[in-house]
Amino acid sequence: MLIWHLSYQHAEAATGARFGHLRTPHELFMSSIRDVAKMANVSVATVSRYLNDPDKVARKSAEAVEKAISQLNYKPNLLARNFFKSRSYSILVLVPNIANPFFSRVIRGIEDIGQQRGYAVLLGDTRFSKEREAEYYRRVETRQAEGVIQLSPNFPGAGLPNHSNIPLVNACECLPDAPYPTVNIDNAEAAKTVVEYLISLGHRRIGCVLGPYQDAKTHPITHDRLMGYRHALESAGIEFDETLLVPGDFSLKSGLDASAHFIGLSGQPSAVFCMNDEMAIGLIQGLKARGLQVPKDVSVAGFDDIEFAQYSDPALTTISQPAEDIGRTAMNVLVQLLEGANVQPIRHTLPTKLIVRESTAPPKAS
Amino acid sequence: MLIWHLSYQHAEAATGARFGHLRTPHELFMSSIRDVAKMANVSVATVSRYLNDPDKVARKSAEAVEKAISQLNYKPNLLARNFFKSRSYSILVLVPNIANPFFSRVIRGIEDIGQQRGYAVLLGDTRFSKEREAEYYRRVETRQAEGVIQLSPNFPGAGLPNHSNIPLVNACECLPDAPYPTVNIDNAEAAKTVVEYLISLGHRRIGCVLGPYQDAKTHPITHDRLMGYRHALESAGIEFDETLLVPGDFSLKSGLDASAHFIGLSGQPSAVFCMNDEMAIGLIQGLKARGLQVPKDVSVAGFDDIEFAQYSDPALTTISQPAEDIGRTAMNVLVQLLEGANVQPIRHTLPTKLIVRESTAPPKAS
DNA sequence: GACCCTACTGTAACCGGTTACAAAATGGCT
DNA sequence: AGCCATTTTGTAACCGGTTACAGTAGGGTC
Repeated sequence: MLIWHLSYQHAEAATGARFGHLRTPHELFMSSIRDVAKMANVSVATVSRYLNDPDKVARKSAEAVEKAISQLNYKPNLLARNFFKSRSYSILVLVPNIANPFFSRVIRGIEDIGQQRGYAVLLGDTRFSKEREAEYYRRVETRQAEGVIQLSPNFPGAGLPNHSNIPLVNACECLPDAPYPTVNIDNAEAAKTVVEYLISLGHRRIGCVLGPYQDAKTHPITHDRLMGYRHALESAGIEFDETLLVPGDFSLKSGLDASAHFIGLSGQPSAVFCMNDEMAIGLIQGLKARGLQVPKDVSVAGFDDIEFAQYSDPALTTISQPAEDIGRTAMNVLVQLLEGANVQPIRHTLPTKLIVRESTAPPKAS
Repeated sequence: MLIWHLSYQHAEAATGARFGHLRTPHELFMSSIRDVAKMANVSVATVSRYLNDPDKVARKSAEAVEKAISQLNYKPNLLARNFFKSRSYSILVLVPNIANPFFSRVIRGIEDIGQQRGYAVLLGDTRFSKEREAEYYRRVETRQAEGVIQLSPNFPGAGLPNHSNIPLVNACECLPDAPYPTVNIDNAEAAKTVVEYLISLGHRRIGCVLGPYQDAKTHPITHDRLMGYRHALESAGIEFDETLLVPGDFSLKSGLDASAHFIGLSGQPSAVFCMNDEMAIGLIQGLKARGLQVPKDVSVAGFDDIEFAQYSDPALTTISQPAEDIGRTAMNVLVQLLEGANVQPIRHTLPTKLIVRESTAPPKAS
């Protein structure tokens, strides 16, 4: 390890032996602000000032410092800076499932703004586990992260003391009465729009594949989209029929499984609204496997407009969500919070759009 | 802010006024190890020892410390600890595109081990940009991250001084002569397996949709899979025909676009190997839109076995990669590196598996 | 009681930045 | 040159943990 040796000798020349500080083989000597000060013949304060606001030091000092920095290949130790400032410049994203392409897009937006504004993004894949979530929250208490973006509605860090003082933004799936800012779409409205579209095509018996659901508190998305579905039926004077509801869990498989339910039904629906695209794609496969044609026999609509939606066969009619924008907005709000702005628990509602493709058509005359 | 007030008064009682330390509205007072020591009537060293190894302090002290910690709701400040130890316990994942579901799965594996071994995972979405990548590398130089897992083959931090001293593991797409550990599959072997399977079905004219490609250095995946394709043809005595190669970029759209090329060809292939599943799914859509049936008219095979592969129509024959395992292995290797093990630049090669589904069949008799 | 050994504890320095404060240098003006 | 305002600089304390080192307490043995 030649380079290591060179660096170490350099260190010795600059500040005397520091061998005790070298712990692991990869830990190179890194010059400190004091080394730079010594080499540039100025004080540490001047170097620090140069780093933070070069205009505050005289031209001559600045040049000397610059030269020393490049000669020593000095990089400020952010662990030290952050420690003194008592800030980590990191935020934590809690996501129930990172492998979900919709969440990936949201995270992409978060990361984009993070990079722009100088915050690192720590990833927390909670896998729907409360324990894992609590572990991650500890990162905030121990100052490793300054705030949290939660992509699920769980009341954050419930049970932890002081949890309500953690800077937090809730995105994607938000409680209606959350005491912190939320970034969201109007799920009820969007669901109503799709179902109204199906009704406008002439459908009267419209099935629905739900997301996971217990109550409005734990699964607001399913709740809200169901409300939208019901309101659309109501406005059109169509009676709500509980047998047309199938439970799901947002997975491809649960969509596939739902096909069995609908086919076994005496009054088969002529259209089905699925609460996300994965389930819609799964459902279409299931229906086709059972000999039904989409949209000739059954129309299917989804929700999210993931990239695969336009490559399914037939291409999926769905609601498009501005995933990256949700992420970017959430991150901007969180940064405002962290930088002291007195952000009220505002609810940001981003627009959605109905995307009509080939999976929906008027019902066949019967 | 009632809670804030209470905390603050508490603080005052314990250590005297510290108002100057409170900077931003959300920054609560946090008690320090000295507060705990004072309340428990022991020294800071004892508290520190209790925290790091409770067995090192006497029962009686331990109890007093425990009590003080819970009364003060003390949480150790990891910024301070990490600063002193000169370790951030964070690693950086550089991913070209977080929205890619395959990478998401790898990251999931990384994150899993990170959580287990006490490392935070910082996300770096490079979007194929060298500049962004360099910015992220600076995080390591400034000690915000201790090491890097690179999911692309770019020579890491090329151009940075000392880059070769950054603890690094390369996963997914790795240079064959990388001077650091890699975690990978045998791309050539796997591609050969699929193409051999197509040949075994009776196909002789087999097309191929490539990934991005300039040379072996910049795009080893495309290079290796292409080698596998060629070797399979060679072993079967089939002549290599360059017109059967179509450039792609791993996106659904580029697969769709490839269909035009094959259909315009005078000698149409009876089977096509696509270098990933997205392109295969795109290609199938394109072929179907042009009136060809899969696999009756053309067989299509993919690579990766993403979740959507089994829900495409027809379900996709493909190579399954252990994505989570790649992530887990990479992270384990990196942690070994960080904890001082003298890890050689070992190449870990994980197994793949041919998954036969409905998108491939013998060619029609002609 | 003297001695020793072990278990436990406390003091204070240290990590590498930032910054309050005071002092020194500079420059403009009479 | 003398004065003052302004710019620039240096010293040293500070952040909250960890830990080397020295010292004390406790218990057993003769």
